[in-house]
Amino acid sequence: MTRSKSSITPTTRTRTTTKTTTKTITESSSFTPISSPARGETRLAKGIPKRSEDYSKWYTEIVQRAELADYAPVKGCMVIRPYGYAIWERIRDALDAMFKETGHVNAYFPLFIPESFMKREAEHVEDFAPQCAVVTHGGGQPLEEALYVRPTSETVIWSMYGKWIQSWRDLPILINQWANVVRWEMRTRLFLRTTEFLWQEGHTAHATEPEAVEETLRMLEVYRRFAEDFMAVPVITGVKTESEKFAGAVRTYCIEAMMQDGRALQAGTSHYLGALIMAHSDDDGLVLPPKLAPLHVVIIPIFKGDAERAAVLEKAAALRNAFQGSGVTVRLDDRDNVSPGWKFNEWELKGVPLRVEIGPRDLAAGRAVLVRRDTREKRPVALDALKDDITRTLPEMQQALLARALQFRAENTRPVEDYASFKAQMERDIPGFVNAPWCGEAGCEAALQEETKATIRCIPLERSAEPGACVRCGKPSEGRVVMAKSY
RNA sequence: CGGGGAGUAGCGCAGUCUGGUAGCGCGUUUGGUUCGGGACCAAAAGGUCAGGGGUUCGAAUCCCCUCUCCCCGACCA
Repeated sequence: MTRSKSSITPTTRTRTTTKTTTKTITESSSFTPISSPARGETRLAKGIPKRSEDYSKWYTEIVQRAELADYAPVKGCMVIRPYGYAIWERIRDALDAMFKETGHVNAYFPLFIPESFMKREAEHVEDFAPQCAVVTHGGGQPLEEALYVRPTSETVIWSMYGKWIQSWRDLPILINQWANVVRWEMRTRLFLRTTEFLWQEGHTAHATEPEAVEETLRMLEVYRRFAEDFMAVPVITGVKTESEKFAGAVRTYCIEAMMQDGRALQAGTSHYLGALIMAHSDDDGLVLPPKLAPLHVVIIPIFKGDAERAAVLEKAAALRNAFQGSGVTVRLDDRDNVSPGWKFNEWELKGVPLRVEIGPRDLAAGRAVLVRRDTREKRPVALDALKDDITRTLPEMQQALLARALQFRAENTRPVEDYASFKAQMERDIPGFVNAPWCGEAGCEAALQEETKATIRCIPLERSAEPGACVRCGKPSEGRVVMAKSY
């Protein structure tokens, strides 16, 4: 029997376990020069550092101020707030639908894992035991056998499969689980690495190894499509080197994305949120791809006095109602206690793709002003054409974000033949990806990492055989690998 | 675990060196004027100064201990 596991880091385990886990991130220090305050010199997102000033701080602030997440009372843990969770739900639902198309079914396995299960697989203990939370007491008494809070459900799932699978006739089994897992990380970052995190793990059992590998690659492709089609983040699919692969795995597949600071992020389930944020957002806040935005359009009414107020709100409400059932989510921000300008800034911070401004002057002209979050383009649109325009613009924005990210990646990906150029490249503000020949030896890889702080992100699946000389040691190389600084 | 920073009103901070009535901005509440890129005036509410111990007539401030968070590194989805 052969296993396959897919979470966001596709990996093939010993005994033919295929584990799929992929993760992608991006940060930046100089960026796509797209956003600048509309007017004046005051930064709109007051108090948030620019990406170029302090990328980490920028990221942390954006996450909190956009109300995606907040720090929890427990070290290393976070609360995913409603707005952040709404995005997560969209990510989850999209992936879930894609998994089901491939024949997966969902199930749920317990949070606790008997200690004996952990120890059953030597590799598993070595890999995970140090970063596990262990429950030793229950019901007010010491437990006879300690229970591990799952760092993954692999062992439990396979013990159940053992019961369920009587013969090859029962195969294949394709089960996916959406769950939380706990890994006691030393250092945490909102969405990118927290002690407890939400993820998805697919565990499949196959009759033959080729079938298992095929399954893994199929899931890898699902992750790639999701990243590109929904997150608008282009990724490179590849295989991890021996030293970078998932612990205990025979092989680990991955998808790697470039963040705005030219660093690589392996994209994986809950990393998706971090990647999203870092790939598209700017100094004024989030920029969300329409397919994952909980709110697509916000309508900001502008008026003085009661008469104008009534007239404007009536039109605004009619516009909002026109979208009911259309799949486009629209909110009319009719709050009285904040000014229109304040609302502009707030919704920009939250990354809402489109804003409709509607005031007396617009009413008189039978139009409204439509503003794009990604490009900041402002244009008047006739009221009766607004719905169609918005319906058309959202997919355009989705495409534009992907195109922009692709262009950014292309601009920051370079072939390199010699070590001096490679090192120079990694010193740049935006180090980016480097395609370079590598000899395949672990020692050389370790030295390279030590000397440059860069890692071999992956051996791309789509690479052509290209005899050459290793960028570092000069020994023969079969082809190029992707090297980058990473998250 | 190492290095750095921080904990004072809901939020952001000053005050700490040099001990002496707990401050500022934002937000909140009330009233009024406003509203096309973070409006204005007036009034009001709001605090175990992270926690514990010590020194002192007196501690946010000085001493000792503890906890927590953030950032940078080593480890990781």
